[in-house]
Amino acid sequence: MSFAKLDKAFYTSSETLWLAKQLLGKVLVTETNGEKTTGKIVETEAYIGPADKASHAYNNRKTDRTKVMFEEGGLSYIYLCYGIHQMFNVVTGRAGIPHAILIRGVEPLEGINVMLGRRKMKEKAYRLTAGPGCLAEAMGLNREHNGLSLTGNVVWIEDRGVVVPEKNILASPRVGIDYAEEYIKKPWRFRIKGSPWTSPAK
DNA sequence: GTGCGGATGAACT
DNA sequence: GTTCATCCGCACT
Repeated sequence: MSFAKLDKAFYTSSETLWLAKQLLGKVLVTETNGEKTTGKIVETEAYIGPADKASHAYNNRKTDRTKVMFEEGGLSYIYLCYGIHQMFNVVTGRAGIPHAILIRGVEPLEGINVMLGRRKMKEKAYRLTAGPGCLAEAMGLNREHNGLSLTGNVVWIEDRGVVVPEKNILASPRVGIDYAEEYIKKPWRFRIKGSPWTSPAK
């Protein structure tokens, strides 16, 4: 049996907050170097358009790095942070409007041994994929995967029929964006309530 | 060309 | 709780 790969129509929705919640419970799949890994998305953060001061594309700032955010939804946006960590984002919305959703936490499903190897860990632990830098490394993603189509065969997201009811979604302020002034408090971080695979609270 | 700092994580005290 | 690793992107000159 095969699962439904999310298609272009899903990603091009302009309802970024709705999309960020829809992604909870969906399954992120990567197939890099012939090794397949999958993980259920348990935590996301929305970065909404040119008005969002927390976004790299605030005030329509368009550079070599951020230009992929201005593309039509359905692409990956992966960048290096602090010189060390890769961040995996999903570009959403229509062309010309820089919306993106950062995937902050997944629950490992398949290919756990591969993930352990990439993270140089011996045993399964929550820190395997809890946090944006961790999960990108575990899933084998790096800057070379920036701008890839999420409807291709390297990285994509599947709907395996998991529905997360609204009451099990926890909305809270985003993390690590203390420079974003009035946008610091926007509750645009979404988690599945009770999941131990979400990133550590700060 | 140069300098500064970051959508973090891990290892400390 | 604090510190630091580590390098690219960005805003200047």
